[in-house]
This record gives sequence, C-alpha cells and structure tokens, in this order.
Amino acid sequence: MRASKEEKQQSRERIVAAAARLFREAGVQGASVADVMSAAGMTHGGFYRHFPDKDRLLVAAISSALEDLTRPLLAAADPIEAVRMFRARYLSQDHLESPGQGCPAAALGQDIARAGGDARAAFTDGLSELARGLARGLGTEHQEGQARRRALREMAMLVGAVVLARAADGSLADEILDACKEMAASD
Amino acid sequence: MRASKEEKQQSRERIVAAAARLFREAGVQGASVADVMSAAGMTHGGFYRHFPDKDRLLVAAISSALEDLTRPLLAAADPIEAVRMFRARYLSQDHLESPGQGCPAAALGQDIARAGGDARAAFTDGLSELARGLARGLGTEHQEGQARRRALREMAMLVGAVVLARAADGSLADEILDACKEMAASD
DNA sequence: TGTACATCAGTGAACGCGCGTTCACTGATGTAC
DNA sequence: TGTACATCAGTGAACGCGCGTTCACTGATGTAC
Repeated sequence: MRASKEEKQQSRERIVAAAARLFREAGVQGASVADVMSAAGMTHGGFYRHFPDKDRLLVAAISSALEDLTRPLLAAADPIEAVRMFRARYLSQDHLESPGQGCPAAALGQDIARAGGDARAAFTDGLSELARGLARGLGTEHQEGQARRRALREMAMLVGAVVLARAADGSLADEILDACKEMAASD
Repeated sequence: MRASKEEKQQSRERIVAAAARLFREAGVQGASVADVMSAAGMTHGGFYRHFPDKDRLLVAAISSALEDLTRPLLAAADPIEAVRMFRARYLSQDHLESPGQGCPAAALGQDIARAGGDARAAFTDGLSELARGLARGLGTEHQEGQARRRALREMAMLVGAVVLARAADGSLADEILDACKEMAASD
C-alpha cells in the first residue's frame, strides 16, 4: 500500500486544499483532522505521514489560501483594473456565501489570532504580500508609502465588511456591503 | 443551598459577564461551560438552572457585550466627540490586547456567523444599535441616510483593522492601525 | 404571624461522544548489490 | 538488469482526554394555610 513519492506529494496537496476549504467554512476547531482527511479521500491515520500535528496543517492552509487570493493581483498586467475586480468580487454576495473559497483573513482571522505562533507568522507574511498586490493598483497618483497605507486601509474595510455581513442577517448585511461599495467607488 | 431570587439574578449576571469575557478571549469553543461557571464563582452543574444550553448563553453574551459597547455612544451629550473617542479607543493598542473587554464583532464575528440562528439575530440587533449610536455623531452635515451609511463603513473599517491587527505580528499590526487612524482623521 | 411542605439554586459525580494522536499492520516502492 | 531487503504511505482500531449535558442530592427559600 506504499504510495510513490509523486503520489505522496499529490496527497499532501489534496490535504492542504481540503483543510484550506474546511477551516474557512467551519473554523479550525469545527473541522477535525478526520474531516479533512476524508475530504482529501483518505483515512485519518495517514495524516501524520504529512504533518506532525494539526497546528502545522493550519500554517500550510493559511499560506496556501493567501497565495491563491494574492496571485491574480501580483500577476495582473493592469494592476488598477485588477484591484477594481478584486474589490467587486470581495464585496459580492458570492464571496459572502462561499467562505471556503474566499479570503482567509475574513474567515479565519480570529482563529489565527488565538492560535498565535507559526500560524500568525504565516498569516503576517501572506497578508503583507496581499497588501503589496493591492498597492500595485493604488499607487499611480501617489508616492510609494501612500500606496501601501491605502492598501492596508482597503484591506481593513473589506475584511470588516465581510466579517460583519456574514455575522448579520441578510438585510443589514446588504446595507453594510452597499455602504462599503460606495466607499470603494469614491476612493 | 437554595439561593434567593435576588441571588439567582446576580448569579445569572455573573455567568453572562464571565461568558462575554471568556468567549471574546478564547472563542466560543475555546471557553467551556465549566470555565465560564468557574469564572463566575460556581460549579458547572448549576449552569442549567439559568440556560437550556451553551448556545443560549452565547446569545446573552453577545447582547450584553454589544450593549456595553454602544451605551456611551447613545448616552453621550456630545455625539461627535463621543464618536471621536470611540474611534481612538477602538484603534488603540489597549483594545488590541484586551479582546475580552472589547468589541464582540472583532472578537466573535466569525463564531457568530457559524453559530447562526439566535446568535446571529442578537448580533444583528445589537450591531444595528451600534450603527445608530455612531450615526448620531456622523450626521450633522449630511442627510439622514448618509449618516447611517457612513456609520456602517466606519464599523467595517474599525472591525477589519482590529481583526487583521490581532492576527498579524506586531510590526504589520501597527502599520494597519496607523493607516486606519489616518483615515478616521481625514474622514 | 407561625408552621409544614413544596420548590429549586447550586453541587459534584457520571454519561456518552468526538477529538487529536498513536500504533501494529499491509504491501507497493525505493535501493543496495 | 535482476534480486533481496528496507522503507514508508496509508489503513483502521485503540488510547486518553475534555467537552456538553444529565442527575441524585442538599438545604435554604418561597408559599399555602
């Protein structure tokens, strides 16, 4: 039953992808190691051939999810348009309803703050890269440092809007998203 | 060992206060019923004389914490100054380090989104009141609806800033808070 | 007002359950010759 | 290249533990007369 090196690597990627989705959907404590392994198509015992413990899986899941979020911003040929699309997608109903595919800061920020340690470090690195991606599309008319400050403010507003809208019932949630879209437009 | 009606009421208030603090510090799943009862000075068995289950305690804790946050805004003689103070306190290092005494949206938003049901309803009500409190200090030069939209945007940015700053390491956390303070000042 | 009894706030042991992690095992893979 | 053996990815049972909740019990409180 031993799998090849290549198969092991693929297994690991499936585990991280499953964790990144389930942690964002259910929270770190709400998704068990067995849940993640099952979603990756394996049984729970094999987990420890890939990670020493659940905490290390969280670290890998955070990095992976943040990279997925940032990639289009850093790769875009038109950074200004990329930021516009990023915003629109971020404040969409679809993002609200699909935390498993969405921003890990909005879905896991509080879990990461409590986990501390390596999870926080991985989040800090990934978030800083996200800010860099956003700054690319916010810096044309301003000096260097201003673009980064604007990127950090933008991130704060976006994350707060989605955290609040997900925790609130539909009508207030819509109000919040609308108010923040207006902001983004006039920014 | 039966306590009087008045004592029972006081016990209940201690339980809710302990839960409001511990849930914000450790998360809903991170604070057990036994932890809460112990912090309230009792043993765990008595909990069910006050609440049918842990979910109902979360509902009471959310309402209580949001009322504490909103009270000074609604009671203020000078609403504009009250909002200024609210912002400064919200983006302070002290708030960052004391989630147990701070904003329940920034500490529990993701738990509330996942809990759904009555917790979400209680959060929606309390958050709407908070928006009303903020709108009091944001409406002088604008029409009615604009004040509420500005209040919702303000909430989103504040909550996002604290969620991100708590999940990130110190240096990036400071950058985020600073960037959002600037925004608040120029708003 | 005083008495007898029902109520029930709080205690602490006990319950069933799901969790993270460990372990003996299987058999295909990787490697040394 | 072929062979013999060591390695180890993945399985599934088992572990100890802490959780939310239940329950029998105690004795002070509340109430009916």
